[in-house]
Amino acid sequence: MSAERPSPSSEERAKTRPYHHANLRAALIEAGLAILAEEGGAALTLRAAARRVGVSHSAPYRHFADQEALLAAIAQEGFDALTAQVEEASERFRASPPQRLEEACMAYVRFARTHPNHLRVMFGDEIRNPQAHPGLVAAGTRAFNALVAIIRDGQVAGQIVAGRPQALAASIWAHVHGLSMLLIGHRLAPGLSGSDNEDELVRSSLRLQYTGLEP
Amino acid sequence: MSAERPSPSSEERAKTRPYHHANLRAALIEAGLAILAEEGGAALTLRAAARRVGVSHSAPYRHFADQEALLAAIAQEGFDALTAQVEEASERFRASPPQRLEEACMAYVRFARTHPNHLRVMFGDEIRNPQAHPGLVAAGTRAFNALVAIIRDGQVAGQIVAGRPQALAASIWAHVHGLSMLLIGHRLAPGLSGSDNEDELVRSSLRLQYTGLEP
DNA sequence: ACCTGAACACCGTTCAAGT
DNA sequence: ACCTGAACACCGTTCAAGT
Repeated sequence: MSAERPSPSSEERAKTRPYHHANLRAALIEAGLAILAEEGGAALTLRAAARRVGVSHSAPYRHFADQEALLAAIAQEGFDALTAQVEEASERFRASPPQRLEEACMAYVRFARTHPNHLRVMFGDEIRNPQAHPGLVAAGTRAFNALVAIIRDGQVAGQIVAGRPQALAASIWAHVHGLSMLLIGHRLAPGLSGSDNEDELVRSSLRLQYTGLEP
Repeated sequence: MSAERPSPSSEERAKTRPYHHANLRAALIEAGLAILAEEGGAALTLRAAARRVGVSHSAPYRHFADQEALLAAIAQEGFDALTAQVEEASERFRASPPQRLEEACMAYVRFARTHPNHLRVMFGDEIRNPQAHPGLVAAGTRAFNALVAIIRDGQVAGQIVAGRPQALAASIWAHVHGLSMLLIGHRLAPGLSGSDNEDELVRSSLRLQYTGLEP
């Protein structure tokens, strides 16, 4: 075959072949994210994404094996965005490990509040077997590792208790994930709604994580 | 042509079941729970529940306004079962408040492991507005209050840190809920699967909650 | 190679009609 | 009062056919 032949740019293909979508795969993911934000998880169907992009309902099957594959791609995107936000917050508070951890957790909660439906796709059971999507697993691991790095640095600085960083990270992740999910489901502390109270509750919960329940 | 030979199952159903179902509402909830356990959340449809009970697909609408109403009833049932299990564990360890709290949390995790799909209905977004289902809210509050009671008793015994019991309970609930959800989604600590490791992880996470991350 | 359109088996929901 | 069956507008998925 001709290894020398350059592939046409996407603009070129769009002009010469309007029949073919420039990058249908990326467009479907984008459409899925928009549906998620505007209409919620129930509206995120393959057919709706195809409709939004302007292709037939069967076109997506050229790029995704099934609905789960689209959801996995969207979830992967979510983990990357989450990692970026957590790391950005983490970078801003390098001086104090406990505050750094707290702000990283706050970034997680902020992501949850900003993209509740996206978070639900990332952790819901619509993706039956996450292990079947290597890119998704990798993105999830990167997010987890961002937390592990913060723990490890804090331990080196002598400001976080000793122990396997992965185990501590799992515990912290569970806590902040639980806070996030209950928050977006309006189920954190029944009878204590209102975002001011909720903010306080999250902060105090994260601090309690540091000091412990022991008197 | 086939009028002479109806399918055996429908014929039997027509003869054994009265025209009016004894308690269709309860039967549909029961069927829903069975579907949830046997086939998962995606299979829990109004039509499938009706099929399982042996009524037409429109019969459920006499007892539930819509699919969400059935889900809410099933979720409510779940909160009641969860409360019972948490309280039962709590009763067994009255002597030591910290252990009592730990075992109550373990009961929560056990419920999650035993009924993962049920837990997801209880906290998922299929029930768009939980507040619209007073029985569900009440059942959720009872579960939460079981935790609050344990905290309060522990504080009275001087073995749990001071602070508003509701706020402490919210924090603990978030933690144990996060552990449960990540666990049933096989996402607690990527690369650390296997139920033995997971058990250890849960235990150490709950103990960490008591002692704190502070060195 | 990439996309379309018909087709199939499912849904939730509604409503006139039957018992 | 309670349930049925047809009907409608949706799905996911497949596949022969078009460009």
